[in-house]
Amino acid sequence: MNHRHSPASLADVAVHAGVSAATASKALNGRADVNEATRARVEEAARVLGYVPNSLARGLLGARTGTVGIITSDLEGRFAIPILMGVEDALGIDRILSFLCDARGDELREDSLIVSLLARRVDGLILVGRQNDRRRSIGRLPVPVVYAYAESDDPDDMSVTIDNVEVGRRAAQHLLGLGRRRIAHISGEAGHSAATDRVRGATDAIVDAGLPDPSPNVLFGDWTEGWGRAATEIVLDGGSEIDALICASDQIARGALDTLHERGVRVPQDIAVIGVDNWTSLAAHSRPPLTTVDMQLQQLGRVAGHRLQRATAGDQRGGVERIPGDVVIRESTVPRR
Amino acid sequence: MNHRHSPASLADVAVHAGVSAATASKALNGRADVNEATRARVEEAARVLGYVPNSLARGLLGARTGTVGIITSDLEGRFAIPILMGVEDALGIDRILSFLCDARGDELREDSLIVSLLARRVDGLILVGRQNDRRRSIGRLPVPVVYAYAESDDPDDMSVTIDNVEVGRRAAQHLLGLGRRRIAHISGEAGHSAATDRVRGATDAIVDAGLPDPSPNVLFGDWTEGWGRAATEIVLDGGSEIDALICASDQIARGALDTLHERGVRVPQDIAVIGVDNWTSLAAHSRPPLTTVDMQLQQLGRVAGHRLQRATAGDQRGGVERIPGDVVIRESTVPRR
DNA sequence: CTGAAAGCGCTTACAG
DNA sequence: CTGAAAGCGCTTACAG
Repeated sequence: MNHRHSPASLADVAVHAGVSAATASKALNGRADVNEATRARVEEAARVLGYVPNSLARGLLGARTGTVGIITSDLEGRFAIPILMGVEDALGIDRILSFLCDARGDELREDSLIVSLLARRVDGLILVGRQNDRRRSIGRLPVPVVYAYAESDDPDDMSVTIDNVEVGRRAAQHLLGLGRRRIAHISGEAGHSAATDRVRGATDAIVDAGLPDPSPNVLFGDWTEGWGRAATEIVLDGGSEIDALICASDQIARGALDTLHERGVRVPQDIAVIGVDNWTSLAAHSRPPLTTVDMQLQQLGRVAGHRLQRATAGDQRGGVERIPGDVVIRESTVPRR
Repeated sequence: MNHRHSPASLADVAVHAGVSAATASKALNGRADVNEATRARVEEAARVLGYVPNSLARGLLGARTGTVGIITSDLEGRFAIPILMGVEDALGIDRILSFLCDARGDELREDSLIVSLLARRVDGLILVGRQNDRRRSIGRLPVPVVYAYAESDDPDDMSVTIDNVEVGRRAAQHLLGLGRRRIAHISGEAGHSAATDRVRGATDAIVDAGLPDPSPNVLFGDWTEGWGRAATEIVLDGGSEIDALICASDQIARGALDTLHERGVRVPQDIAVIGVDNWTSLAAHSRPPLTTVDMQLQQLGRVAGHRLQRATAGDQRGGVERIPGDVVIRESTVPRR
């Protein structure tokens, strides 16, 4: 087959099968009112000609186009791909295709991508944030919009994000359940809600367990391994005996593990360590392998996809939905038996 | 604006401007033979009505649809996103949109994705491999296909991949240029061409420099930190004094750094270490920060995009194009001054 | 059960 | 410089 050869159309199939285009259309779309022999002939013709229906034409007719647009600014793809997969799961990988666009952190570029996507008549839009913090609403659009990962600053918009309070709470509850009582918390950037919310959840859980307010042992810094190492030094030198460490990211946790190892502190016997992200390449191969709170991004994507579906079906209710996160247990908190 | 409200069409714009659809079309598309006053009126009408041309209709007319399909199986998105960005760079972020689909390692799913993409009349297809190894050709399609990262097993197809021999060579040359002479090599899985090619390139460079064949100090294993640690033990215990270590991935290199640190070996003074991938979260925050060969995936994406363009313009020549990789220097080979 | 006709939103020769 | 007409590939009432 030559690249330049234009593909078979419905009309070609109809001619080949000796029927009208209308009948060919009905036959191929499984409509009831078609003679079975006719249908068989049409299907055979379609097969022979390698017919692939032109979904642009179908889309023009006004129904769905079977496409969604996903705009991200996630230069590493850590968030975008799992979310994309969740959206595919929700919407059906064989009936929907996703345009993935990278706005590269530029609002103007985001705006122009939205126009391009609208020109392609996507059935809906998913805007993936870079951080958990609120982002600007892009306002009313002719198709439904779901904000994922970062919620919109307009409460009437539909948002699906991580429940970072719950992430922090679950991390703490996991440690408390193991009998740990003196828990320090190495957090990320103080300006990020992901950091402050996780601290809040963890602190609540600890206080709820009847333990003293852990706030003196909460440190904010950034999200890197370097900070994890530095903060661990501070904690160890601080004098308060601790038996567990919550790290607000796997990278921080990696740094913490390094310093603990160097100082001869046994993990988890002396100090248990839990991270957040379940970034497999970091968490699964550390020494010991890292217990961590998985953010369930694919699940987040599924929920976002479902919201889009419901909105398309008419349910335009806004509001924020939050995914709780899930503790993945490895040996940094529970020693191998 | 209500979600259900159907967007303005060209006809609406034409009516609003008091011209025919044909004239409106020409005015909006910047055609020369339109009175400037008329054009201004049409543009104003388009602005007022918030007109966004329906690119499905345009696509139906037979020209480009301004879309490409990218199929990956890269569950983490490490490869797909940089390659996607490169494709956008090459094709123009404001004129092309990419469908990103995850085949999840399933050939049947890949086939059905291709059909879906063809139904959307994409202008071209990019198939991103999971490993560098050759992959099956999907054969002739009505649109050009470029194989990225993993080359096609059909030499007539267009492939763009990493030049892993060159990656290995550059890693070795970097170390040789620093005066290192006894270089061990911790590679990945022996069955992966990425592993064997990098070994070949490094070995060639070392032999070309007049040094003895380093093959006794080449170890194959897997791509993990655990292997990096284990292999480093083996190398250190092997008795041959080495002054540099090539690691076939940043993960391996991280493991190597750990073990060297534990053994009290100074990096880079005693042993310089270089990795491959430039996976920033791993490489930039290790101790010391890791020198590594960047695979230039975005550049690979750009080249893939350009191949697609040329193919669309009629240049259907097949063949494999290889991206060399680029050494990113950090402190694991060059101490901070 | 089948088909002629209209129409989705656009662009492109072709007249005027 | 402007517009009527045809057509891209499909689906959907509507007749027959």
